[in-house]
Amino acid sequence: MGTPQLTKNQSLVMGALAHSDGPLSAYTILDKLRDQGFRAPLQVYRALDKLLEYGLVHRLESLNAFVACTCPHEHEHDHGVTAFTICEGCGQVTEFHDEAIEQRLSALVRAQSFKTEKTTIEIRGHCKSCA
Amino acid sequence: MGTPQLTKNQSLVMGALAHSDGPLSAYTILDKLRDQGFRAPLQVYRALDKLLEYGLVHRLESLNAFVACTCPHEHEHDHGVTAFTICEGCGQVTEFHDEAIEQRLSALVRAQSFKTEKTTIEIRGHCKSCA
DNA sequence: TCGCACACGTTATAGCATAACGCAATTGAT
DNA sequence: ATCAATTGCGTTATGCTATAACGTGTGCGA
Ligand SMILES: [Zn+2]
Ligand SMILES: [Zn+2]
Ligand SMILES: [Zn+2]
Ligand SMILES: [Zn+2]
Repeated sequence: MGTPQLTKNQSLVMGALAHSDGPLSAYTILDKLRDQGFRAPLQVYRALDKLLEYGLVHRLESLNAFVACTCPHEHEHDHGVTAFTICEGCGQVTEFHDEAIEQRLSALVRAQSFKTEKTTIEIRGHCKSCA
Repeated sequence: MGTPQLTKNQSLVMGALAHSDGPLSAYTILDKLRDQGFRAPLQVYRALDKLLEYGLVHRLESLNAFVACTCPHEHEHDHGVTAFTICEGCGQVTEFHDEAIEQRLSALVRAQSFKTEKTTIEIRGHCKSCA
């Protein structure tokens, strides 16, 4: 189960995110795609649902917004826990992964007998340029 | 600068959260407090802002909801990074803190020359009872 | 050919959060 | 005491985020 061929709407939404320098809200994506025929939020949300499922896009919970995944490797397998730094100044988002954090979190939730389905790690602050 | 005396509205909102077994949305709090004279969302949001500032309440970004802090120690000092497990089955939320994760995250963002202001860690899944 | 899965389009609605106005009480100089 | 600044409060209106519910069309295997 790799990534299937994207539909037209999915490609358009993916393109909007990929060409943006920062995260986009669903409604911002909608506005960017009006010229391509988008008329309603559901067209965006349905595409986003699939892109999230395929691992091509991440949702930033603390922003109610979405970013294209910047993982270098192919998306054939789940890429573990994803973390983000989010600059309040310039809006820059940096995705990163860390095995140590993943394992430590895993141990902590195992101690609670908790079964993880999705992990959110988001760090708000200021990047080097915006300090 | 400890925690100031709470105002009436702040006390009511704090009480609603403290007596709930799970997280509450702002609008759910509003409904619970209608009999106490609450009429509009802003009454809730303004109280929540202060309670968040005092560290008595946490916001769950992935749920757009709020929980009372369950830290044992007094809230005279910032209690570092807070993490949560959130059960999709029963809604139970468990707050925890871990020095190792805090330090590892700190090292990772320092490597980016990023200055952290707020860290969100939320783990969605199923608790022992709901597995 | 039938049935099913899936993407799509549209309208309406639900849920979350803040802007902007004005008033009242408190505090802390002067 | 008086003035100014701060803080909390109440209200109305608005904006942003997300989903429900309905129907259409297309492709594909039984
Ligand atoms: Zn990624
Ligand atoms: Zn920046
Ligand atoms: Zn806490
Ligand atoms: Zn549970």
